[in-house]
Amino acid sequence: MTGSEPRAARRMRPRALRRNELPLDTVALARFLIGKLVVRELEGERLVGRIVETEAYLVGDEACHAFRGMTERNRSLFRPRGHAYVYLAYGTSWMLNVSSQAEGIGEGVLIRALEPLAGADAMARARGTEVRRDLARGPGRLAQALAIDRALDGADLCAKGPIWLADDGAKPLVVGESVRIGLTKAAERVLRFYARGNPYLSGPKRLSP
DNA sequence: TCGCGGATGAACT
DNA sequence: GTTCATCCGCGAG
Repeated sequence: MTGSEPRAARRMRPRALRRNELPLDTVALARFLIGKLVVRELEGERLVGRIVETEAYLVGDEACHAFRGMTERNRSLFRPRGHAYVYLAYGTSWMLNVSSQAEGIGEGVLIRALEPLAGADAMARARGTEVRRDLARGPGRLAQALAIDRALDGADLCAKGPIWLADDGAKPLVVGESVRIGLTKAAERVLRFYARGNPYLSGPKRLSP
């Protein structure tokens, strides 16, 4: 690789996000993460996806798993910001969240969808589908594509381990917002964020104008 | 494109 | 026993 590529088109090598650059506010973090990367190191292969959809879960928010305090399941949500909280939903789908506050405060950001950037073949194998748009469109599919399960619960996403968050220097995306998806409690709160116009979004189209 | 019903496992009442 | 931060397949519009 030489410097002949036009500057505007050149993409930085993914740089791990530092904990101290993550916004202290959970909603701000949910917006900040739109356009950033999830990097998954799996069996010597690097799977990368751009985050295009997130949701915030807050203190005092009935839909937040921490609403009734810390339990064995949700303890990772109370870790300092930048740690993974992974749990199984509906007995079938793993969910990847990023803890977002100081130690002891249970807030987080659910990563709902990725645009595949690297390792799409491995994602397709894990998902059992060749449909690129469906590889990581939705939190359960995303986890399946990246082989995310209980073993990654509590992982430090600001360290280059099996899974980490990164910035590739891409131009910031235009962020839209809507109510969150699939909730029965606090369903009216506008805490979902997405990359406007991106084809890899989950949920009904009316929520992503 | 949307909405519905079943599958599924763990936490919690 | 009930409740899910979901997915898939299917049928209707």
